[in-house]
Amino acid sequence: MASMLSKRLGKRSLLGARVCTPTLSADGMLVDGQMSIQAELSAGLGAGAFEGGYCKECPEDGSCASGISPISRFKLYPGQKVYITHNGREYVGAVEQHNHVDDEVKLFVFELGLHLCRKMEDVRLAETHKPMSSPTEQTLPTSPGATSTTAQRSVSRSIDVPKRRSDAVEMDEMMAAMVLTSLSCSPIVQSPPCTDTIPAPQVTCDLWKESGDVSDSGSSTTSGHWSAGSGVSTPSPPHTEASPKYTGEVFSASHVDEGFETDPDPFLLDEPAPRKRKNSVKVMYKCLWPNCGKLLRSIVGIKRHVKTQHLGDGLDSDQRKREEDFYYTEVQMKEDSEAEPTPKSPSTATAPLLIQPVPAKPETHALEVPSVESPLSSALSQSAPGSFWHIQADHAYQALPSIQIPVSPHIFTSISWAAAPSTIPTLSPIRSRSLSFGEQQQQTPSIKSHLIVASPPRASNGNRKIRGEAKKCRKVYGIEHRDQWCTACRWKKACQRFLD
DNA sequence: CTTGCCGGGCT
DNA sequence: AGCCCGGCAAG
Ligand SMILES: [Zn+2]
Repeated sequence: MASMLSKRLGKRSLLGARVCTPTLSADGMLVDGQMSIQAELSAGLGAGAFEGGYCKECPEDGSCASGISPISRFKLYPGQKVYITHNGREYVGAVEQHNHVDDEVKLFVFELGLHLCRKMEDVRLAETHKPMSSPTEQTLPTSPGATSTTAQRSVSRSIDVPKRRSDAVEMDEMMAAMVLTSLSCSPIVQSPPCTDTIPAPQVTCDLWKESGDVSDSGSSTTSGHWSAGSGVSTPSPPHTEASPKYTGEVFSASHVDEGFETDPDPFLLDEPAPRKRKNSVKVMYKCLWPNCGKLLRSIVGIKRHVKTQHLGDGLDSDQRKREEDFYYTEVQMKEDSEAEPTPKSPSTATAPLLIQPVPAKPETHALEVPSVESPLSSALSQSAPGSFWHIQADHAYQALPSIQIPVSPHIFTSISWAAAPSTIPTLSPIRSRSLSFGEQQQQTPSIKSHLIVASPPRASNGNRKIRGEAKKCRKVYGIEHRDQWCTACRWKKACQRFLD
């Protein structure tokens, strides 16, 4: 996720800028917004982009002057094209001089042949209105809802933008950037400027939001203000890490529903550090499945839990692969106090369901698999035949491996009956192979292992058995056909059916 | 990442 | 005893 985020961010920033430009250029306010965005972005992206207050990419010639330029929020250059509103009309003018002290700009308006002196705030780099129409009455092409206020907005906007520039100016930006990058981010730092830039209506917000999901990463508030700083800052928040996204939301959920695990909230924000939290707090992973709420110590564990217990595990699925991620969240716990996991009423009781974290996967268990794939696969199916003999074996207690093996292939070949509703797409082939395995060899490199078997292993005394080469029930039948496994396998004990 | 299975808990 | 599953080691 982290990578995603970062990527997103980067993209977002660029995109944002671009997107706005083309679509909204017609509309003044939007354009403006775009500009401000750019400003923000550039700041966020790093001081590197700026030098002495202006953008490297567009040094001081007129090229910047077009609407797109990241305007020199810092300063206007002589000859630069700007727009101003004069007597209710918008005019294009060329900058003659920019007085930083007073923040006034002297400019020459072509159409009027006049030299004017305006406050920075009254100067725009982009066109706000179509020249022809009157300033007061305009409809925004883009948003139907926003129509009426146009004029006002544009005004405010123009004011806003410059305002920020006027004061702090370059240092501000630099500082902000640095601060953000280096330290965590106090949104505060940035927010002020941002906020004022955005008196804008939702339209803007939406756009921004869209362009940069920024906000979504944390918690997107509708206000979005782009979260001003947040957007920019997010990346920096140093730690971050695994699954920021849901952790956040989920989290809230979790505490709500359980009530039992305490104070995580406070930590929550910065805490992603899953591993160790100094002190007594330890991180646990909690299953978010509706009536489960299980707590596990390891991420692997929780994943597996979700997979096997709830999702039915998907061997088959590439598609559903990542599902598990959606069903758990991490929580902090006081170490000592916790007896936690085991006893649990919670598991059953709880789950207010407030949050159904995931929409995603509806029916994992469902056997039906649309997938086509090999006809063979369909055939087998655990159901009847399989289970039947399995059972025997199990009860028999001692497995009769020899027999089984032959059987399975049988299944495949036989196909016929195949009433089997379910199928396992990808698996089946594998399965077949494995079953026949004694000598079935195809292309896989892994094959050799079988052959080699003789040689080595054992020896050890370690208590833990060395892992056998043979495929075990789990692998052979797949998790979704757990019922076909030998008892031992089902119990997660050493397989009896396929001995090594 | 997935598998295999020990250790241990629960019924 | 039967059942189940976390956690870990191995790949
Ligand atoms: Zn087995």
